[in-house]
Formats: sequence, structure tokens, C-alpha cells
Amino acid sequence: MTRPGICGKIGEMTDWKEGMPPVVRFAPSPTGYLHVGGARTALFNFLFARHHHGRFILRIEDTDQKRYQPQALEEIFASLKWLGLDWDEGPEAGGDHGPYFQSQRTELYRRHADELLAAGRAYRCFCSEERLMRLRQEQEKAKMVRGSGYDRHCRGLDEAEVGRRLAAGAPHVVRLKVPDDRAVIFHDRIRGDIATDSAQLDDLVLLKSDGFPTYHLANVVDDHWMEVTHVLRGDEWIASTPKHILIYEALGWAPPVFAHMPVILAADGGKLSKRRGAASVLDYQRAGFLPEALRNFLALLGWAPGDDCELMNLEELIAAFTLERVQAKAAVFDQAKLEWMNGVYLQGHSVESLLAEVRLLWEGMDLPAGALADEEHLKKVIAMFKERSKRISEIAGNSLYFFRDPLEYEPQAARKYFKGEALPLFDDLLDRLAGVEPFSREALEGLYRGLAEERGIAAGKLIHPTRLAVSGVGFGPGLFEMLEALGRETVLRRLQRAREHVAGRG
RNA sequence: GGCCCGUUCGUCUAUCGGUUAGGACAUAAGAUUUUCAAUCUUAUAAGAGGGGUUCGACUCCCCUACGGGCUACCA
Repeated sequence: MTRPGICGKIGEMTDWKEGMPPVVRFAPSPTGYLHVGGARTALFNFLFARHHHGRFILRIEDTDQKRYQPQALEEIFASLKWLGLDWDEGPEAGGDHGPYFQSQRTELYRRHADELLAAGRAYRCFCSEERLMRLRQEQEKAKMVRGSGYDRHCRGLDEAEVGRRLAAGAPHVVRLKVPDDRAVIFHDRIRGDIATDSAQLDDLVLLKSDGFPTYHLANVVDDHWMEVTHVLRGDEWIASTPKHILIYEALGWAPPVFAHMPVILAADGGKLSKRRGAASVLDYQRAGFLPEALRNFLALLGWAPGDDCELMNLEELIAAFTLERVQAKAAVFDQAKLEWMNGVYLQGHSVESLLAEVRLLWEGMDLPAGALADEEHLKKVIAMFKERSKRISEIAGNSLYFFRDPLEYEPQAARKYFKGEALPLFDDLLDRLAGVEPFSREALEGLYRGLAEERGIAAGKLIHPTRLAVSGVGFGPGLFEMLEALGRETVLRRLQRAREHVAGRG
């Protein structure tokens, strides 16, 4: 049996070459559940910080008032905690760089926007949404090659005019003055140098008309004041990074190190979504996955330790993780491999450690009163199902016949084992099972083997119909330990009922 | 459309110019078994295409194709 945590990487930790401990952040937007792609980004940030003895900050980017969903916050926190990704600074944890909600830092953004305005690096724009929309349509129609995007209409407004509109309370945004035709270059730790012509960038909005900053301004300002040294984020941000570089320049700040993580795709190559396999971290929890399995699996999406090691616990992941080994290529989420890995981790769990969670699932399954009263019995059942399960939910879902009589018989198995020839065998079994002492797996096996020999048939002829009769299905734990755990009374009752069922069908 | 990023078995990946291109999941076959699962054996399976550079390219460069991202007062 391959056990998790066999790689022995502990002790190989190295300090970050540049000396100073790094500071990273995970900055989700509370617009919905935390999906596995976000979780993977959080995980990489966490691993990087721990590996280099740095700090991991959680920051909430709630600057979009329209898309804000209050319950999303709880989901994000719960998801991160479930995966074991504790943050050193942020909501609940506190820290010296708070507040950690961008909605509570609007003064700071406004101050820097004013600073840029005063320095002539930014300007107020009074264009209406209608005008912007019309502009976009016209550009589309004209198929403009260059200069698409905002046309800098308000960039040349004179001070008097601006003052007049301001006094009139006209709604406006603040835009950055993007320099003409200049190369904007940044180094991506995963992809190397990426250069963009500033002519490709339009005068982006820094401050929205509702007073909130855009992501671009807020993330630059926060990363600066929170002393973030490494920005590890999804690669959908690559195209925006030149804008961020320009903002750093305008503010006179040194940009952090950038490293863009590859995306995670669904099996069909498309984007991961609720419909294409689960996407929410908490959905995986609900589906019976173990956090350490999902974490291990996610770590291997876009990253590999370099040797053939795959099963790694948290300490080993931390010890082995480096940015150099993060891949640039998008990775497909392979549910089958996750299932396998989860099964491996599940086998590593003791019955005791599984008890509480499985019991919770059973409790939600509408079982007869008192069915779950005997803890020793529950443990026995878990032990029988654990080894043949890949998820916790399978243990609970496949073992219901230990708490109530089967409601029906699996049709395919019934066709095979509930034939007329089974009737005399049932009679023999009913007769002998009533008297066997003790009702133990050893004695039961002796009974079955003996009877098979007497009748000159294979033991399977007795075993299979019995299994179906007592469990309703054609698969499960070894029959004799199953019968022992079920107890004589239950076994006889179910066999009797199965006999009637077979007889009734002629 | 423009700009940017990417391309090794079906999937996740190893390879940092010279390998019989390795491992894992999945798949198939066999062993084992009272079923299922597990376990053990074995097998199938890859450098998108085309040009360069080089004594030698999966590895470096260019082109094409394909996939993805961005092109919002969303993040």
C-alpha cells in the first residue's frame, strides 16, 4: 500500500536567495464560492510563503459593489480553512497592514489618485457610459487596428472646464495618462520577459465614479503598502500587468516580482464551471473528499516536485515547492486521479478519525430511530467499507443495509442469483443458521463450506444469493464478517423475506 | 480584429542539447478472491506541423496551425 507522506522531503528547506522573507497575498473577490482554480492559486501562495519563511496575507477585493455577495466571504474563509491554508494576516487574523477589506481602504486609494492628479499623471474624465459605449461600437465597426479603447477625450480638458463640471457635481472617473509608444517590460518568473507597447494600453480608469478604485489601482496600492514582494496570481492577469507597471511608475514605487499561474481547465478543455464537474471547493467537501487529498492533487496541477513523488503531505509540499518548477501550461482537472488519490488518503485514516464525519452523513439519511446508537457497531461497519471506498460519502452511502432492511434487490444480481434453484438452498440455510453457535464469521464460514460440500455445489452458489438477500446488492464486504455484524436475527429475517420474494416470482 | 500566453502518452507530469523519452492516473490483459474494491504482474500510449541553429534537438530561434487570456467605471 502506498501511503501518503512517503517522500521524506522534510529538512530540505532552503532560504530565499534574495535574503528577505517574501510577502505574498491571496486576494479573492467575494462574488461567489471559491473555485478550485482560486484555491490552487491560494495554495501556491501559501506554499511559497511557508517554504521561504515569509508571510501569507489574505485580502478581500470587494470594490465591485454590483457583484458583491455577502455569503461569499464565509465560503471563501471556510474553503481556505478546510484546505489547511491559514493566513498570517487578513480578516479574522488581523495584522499590521489592515484593514484587509478594500472597501475599507477607499481613503487611501483616493489619496493616491489625488496625488497622481496633482502630478499630472492622471486626469478626470466626465464621459458618460453612453458615449463610451458608442465609441466602442464605432471602433468595432471601423475595425481600428490601433488606438482602440478610450479616445482620451477628456485628457485635454482645461482646468477651468474641469473646475466648472466639478462644481456642478458632474460624475466622473479618474484615468491614468498612459504614455505614447513606449515599451513596458516586466519579468514574469514563470514565462520570462514580457514586453508590451504602451500604445496597446488605453487610459485606464483608476477611480470609478462611485468613489471605489478599480482592481488595477487598488491592487497596486495595497501590494505596496502591505509590502508584498511577490504577486502570484492567475495568468488571466498577464495582459493587465503592464498597466500595473505603469501605475507603479507613476506613483514612484518599485513593482514586486510577478509570477502568473496557469489556469485549470475542465476535462473538455473548457473553463472549469459548476456544470463541468464541480468547481467549488466546498462541493468537493460535500462530495466526500478529504482536504489533504484535494490539496495534494491541486498542488500537482501546474507544479511538480521534479522527482516521481506524487503523494505529499503539507510539510513535504512546503519543503519541495519552488516557483521555478511551476509550469506555464494550463492543466486539465482530472477527476479520476483525484478519486484515486482520495482513496489512498482515505485508507490512511483510522476508523476513529472517520467516525464523526460518517455518522453525520448517516444521520442525514433518514434511518430508523436508534439505528446509530451502538458506536462499536458503527466502527465495525466503517472498517468493512473503508477499504473498498474512495470517498467518505461512499462509506455512508453503501452501508445503509446495516441499519435497515434492504428496500429492494439489485435487478441484475437478482436475475443471476434469485432463481428457483435457490429455494431449497434458502431452506437449508434458514434451518442451519438458526442453530449455529456461535454466530461468528468462522462458524458461519464452516457452515457454508460444509453445506456446499454436502450438496456438491460451489460455495458461491450459497454465498451470492445470501449476500443479495441480506444486503440487496451484489457487492460489498466479505460475507461472513458481514453476517456476523448483522446478527442472527436480522440475517434470518432477511433470508426469509428473500425466500418469499423468490417463491413469489415463481 | 488587435495584443499577449501556451503546445511531451487520453490526463497530470519528468527531461534544464546527446535517454531504449521516465513516473502517476485512466484503459486493457493476467494473477488472487465468496462479490465489489484493494493488491501484484504485464501491456497499449507522447515530443502539433514546417523551417532553421548545431556534430547532435523534445529541449534554442522563426513561421504556421490549434488552444487559452485580455481588449469594462468586473475582478
